[in-house]
Amino acid sequence: MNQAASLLRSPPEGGIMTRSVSCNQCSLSPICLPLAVAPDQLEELDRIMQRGRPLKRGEHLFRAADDFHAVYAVRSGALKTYAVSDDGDEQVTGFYLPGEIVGMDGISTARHLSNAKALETATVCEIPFHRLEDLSQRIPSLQHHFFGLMSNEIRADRELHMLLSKKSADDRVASLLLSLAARQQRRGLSAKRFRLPMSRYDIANYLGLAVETVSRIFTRFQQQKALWVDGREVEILDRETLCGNGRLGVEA
Amino acid sequence: MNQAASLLRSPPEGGIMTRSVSCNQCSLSPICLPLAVAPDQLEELDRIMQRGRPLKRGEHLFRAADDFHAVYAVRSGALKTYAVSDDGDEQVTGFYLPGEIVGMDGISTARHLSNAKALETATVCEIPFHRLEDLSQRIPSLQHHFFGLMSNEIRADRELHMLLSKKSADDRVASLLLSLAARQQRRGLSAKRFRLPMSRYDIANYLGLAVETVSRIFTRFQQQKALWVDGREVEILDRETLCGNGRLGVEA
DNA sequence: CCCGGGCGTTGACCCATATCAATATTGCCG
DNA sequence: CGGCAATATTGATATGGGTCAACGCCCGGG
Repeated sequence: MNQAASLLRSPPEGGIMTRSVSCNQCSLSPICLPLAVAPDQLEELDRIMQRGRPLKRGEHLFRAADDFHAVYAVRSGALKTYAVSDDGDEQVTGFYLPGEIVGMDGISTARHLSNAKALETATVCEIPFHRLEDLSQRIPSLQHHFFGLMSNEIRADRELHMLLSKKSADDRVASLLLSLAARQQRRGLSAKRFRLPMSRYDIANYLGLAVETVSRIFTRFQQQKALWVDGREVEILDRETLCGNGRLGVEA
Repeated sequence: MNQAASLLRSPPEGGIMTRSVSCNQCSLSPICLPLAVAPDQLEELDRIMQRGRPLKRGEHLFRAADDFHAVYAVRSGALKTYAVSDDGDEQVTGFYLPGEIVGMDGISTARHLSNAKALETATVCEIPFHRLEDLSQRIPSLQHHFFGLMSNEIRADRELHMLLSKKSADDRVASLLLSLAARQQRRGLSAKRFRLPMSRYDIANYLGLAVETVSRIFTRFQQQKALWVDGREVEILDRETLCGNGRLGVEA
């Protein structure tokens, strides 16, 4: 059955400290859901959140067949979502980093239509959706923020659409790197140097390329001194060159 | 004015007469926003809707620079949305048919980030967004429905993502045709025979292909007796073959 | 009635990227 | 710590679809 159900019961005390931290103690507050809620109402939001044990790399948060009943805020680690088509091949549809909300594509169908899998050890806050809806009825700013979040998701998808339909392989890879960098920065981390939570395979799949192509592009960027790469560790050395390869705008 | 002729040919939902009709008289109600609102509250929704003069082919409903203040329900005709990248090229991001909501990508930014242009004579109902938000505070089913609409948009984008990153040109074209057919059907029109509201250029652009490729595929489908084409008039003759070319699922 | 411009089709050729194949390298588990 | 599977790199070759070019076909305007 659905792992998530058993997973997210807060187990008895005595584990990792962050597990049961409340929103107002959480360092992600300023970029996560709480940013939409006034301090005196934060407790209400807090009450509906469920914090679960960490997911290990490779574990699923939810699967495409599961009932949709919640969305999830990533607290630590990273996840990918992917769909599997009728003919069995996988499409990575997104990467989710701390402070980001995963699972919103299931809202309309009462079923998840994609799978969410931990790319590395990850913790999430579960937000039962019907309770979030209730709360949104009482907290206009929360409703507004949530509309905004979904709108953002749509916006990002539109950018991806252009990337996939018009841009070269180089541009696609550069754009992903810059997007990850920007999201790092949002959390107050370095926008230059970071660790890719996903494999080359995932990158290629997400961007509609072959793994070999991604690999070659990484080496080429490195030769051009635009990027330093060591396995999954990367450093952006020359943002201009990366963009300039195809005159990319900086993607959110 | 050949366009108008074809509009008038299509039954009740078609153009001009319905311009100032209220939601409960509108034949699109069952597939449009009103489906989320109980009859006795429909009047409230109705009050915030603004019905405008028809847009002529080529006219813009909004542009990327504009303030975002409303979303729009398409009442008749068809629209496309498109973005223009820094380096000046256009990306068609969506096609909108009667009963569908356009403009949701602007919610998060207070600015529209795409342009919406009429592909043929079109009428829309304008829904001021802040008033929709207010109303959603009081009508939970409306809030729920609107979350669902946005979630659907995300879902459709995910399908497009797979289409663009994994599928052949044939599959892409077939998929678009089937999507349009399904949306026709939803309005109670023929799922087989219809008129494409958009040019080959728009189709190609949307699907990330060259116009020439789209053209060739149309002729090939025709040779395979899977499709009948005459300009923008099409008829799906053999759904199996269209799907079967690349084992597509039927797209919503 | 004819002309011109937009849209669509068709053909020839070419290139970016996929595919196939071989070889490192990493990292996980006993 | 060693061994094996997953992951990553690199090279050689193939190909889907892009690009360029030419032409046809409406359709609207003069």
